[in-house]
Amino acid sequence: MSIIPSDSPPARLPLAERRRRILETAVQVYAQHGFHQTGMRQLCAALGMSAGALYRYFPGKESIIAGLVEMDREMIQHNLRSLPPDVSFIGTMQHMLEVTMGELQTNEGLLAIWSEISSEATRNPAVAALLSNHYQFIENLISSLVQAALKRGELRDGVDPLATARFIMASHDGMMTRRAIDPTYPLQQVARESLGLLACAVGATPPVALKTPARKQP
Amino acid sequence: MSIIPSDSPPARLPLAERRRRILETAVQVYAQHGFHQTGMRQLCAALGMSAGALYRYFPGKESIIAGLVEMDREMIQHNLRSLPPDVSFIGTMQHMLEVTMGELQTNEGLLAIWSEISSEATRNPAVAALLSNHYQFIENLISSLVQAALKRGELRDGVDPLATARFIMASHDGMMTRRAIDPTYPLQQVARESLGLLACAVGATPPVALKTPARKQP
DNA sequence: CGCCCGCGAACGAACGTTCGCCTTTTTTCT
DNA sequence: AGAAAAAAGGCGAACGTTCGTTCGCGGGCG
Repeated sequence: MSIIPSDSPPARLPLAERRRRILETAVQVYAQHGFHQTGMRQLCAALGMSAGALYRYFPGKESIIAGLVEMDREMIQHNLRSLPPDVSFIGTMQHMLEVTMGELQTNEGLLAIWSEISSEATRNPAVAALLSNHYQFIENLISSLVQAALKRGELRDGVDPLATARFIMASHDGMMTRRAIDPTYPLQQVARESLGLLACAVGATPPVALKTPARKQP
Repeated sequence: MSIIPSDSPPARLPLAERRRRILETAVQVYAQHGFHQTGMRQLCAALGMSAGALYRYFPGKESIIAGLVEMDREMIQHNLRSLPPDVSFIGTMQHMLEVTMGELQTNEGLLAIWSEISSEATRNPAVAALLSNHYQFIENLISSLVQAALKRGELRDGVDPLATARFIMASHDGMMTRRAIDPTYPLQQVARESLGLLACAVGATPPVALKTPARKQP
């Protein structure tokens, strides 16, 4: 049984895995009550872990916050990189929206955490720096997508790639924030309609039927 | 002197005025470090007031938060109501943006406070209810503006008033949040460009020159 | 005098963090 | 291979602070 290399994983989960599990639990706990209203004891209880054990993985509460930002960033950037490259610009945006919303349904806490991170970034320079890089990355990505679509003649001439990217990001973040506040906000519907408006704004053909999007199908 | 009602203000500021001063100071203090990281002692120090005195005006910290939400809401709704009614839809939106940005320059803390309030609303039902009403009000207002513009034939047929209102609000909130995080975010420029894109989305004529908005004038 | 108003020390609770001790796993040495 | 040593992982009481809040008291004004 010793000569088989494939079936000898470490009995314990590797350190990185346990860190990840802590962060995932932290999302759930912090999303319910917020960073600063949630004590380490509550997080420990949710983890089934003692305070001393937790401090072996994170040197302090601040670093847990930073870890959360990093995790969200990695997840979103991973989603962005896995875009199908052969579809139209609006189709790509639609795909992005669908992936994001699928993940939101899986993990309800992500919305609230994102709002929490945003307000943390307004006063914590370390978090702000992480977020700025993140936004820069998305801005560049969407911007280049617009440029490519322009070269394909898919969009109206004169459309500014950077301005469009910023506009899309602002709309996206605004919808998500609003939904985080109000669970009855029809995010799916608003996203669909906004995509239609965006298509008109850049002079593209709407993704599917735009008029009367989901009222009735004659 | 008793029969003259107009010129007999109390020597001390009325209670409401002192409450207002407390809230305005709270905006400055909380914007720097956040609600939950700022103790009552800090707020008292900024006010030049003792804890006991402060508790005569607000029964607790939670009610200060609620007061802040209410104050912001009143301010924004006041701005919205004072719109000039005789200009185009896009012109009205431009006016709204300018008023908002003017106030942001006057009071730097408002941006951070808004972000703070948003994340507070995701878990504090009282705050969430206040904010929901607020959003509902704005949604209705913009929605009716779109309807009026549609009747004037100013916008493309088929534009959905509610969807447009939500789209505008999401973009607006997204821009503000982003600016709160990153002080180098060119809010003025993004707002101008977004307005242009919005105009295209609803089929209106852009507010001023849209193409190459501020690069060069041939 | 009665009455607001303001003060600031004091309260119990909860905070983030530390530390000494125990158990479990891994390594090292006969 | 098996015992001993070392390392790592986990625990939870305890620390010093700071939290939101209370309360008894004193001073100025009607």
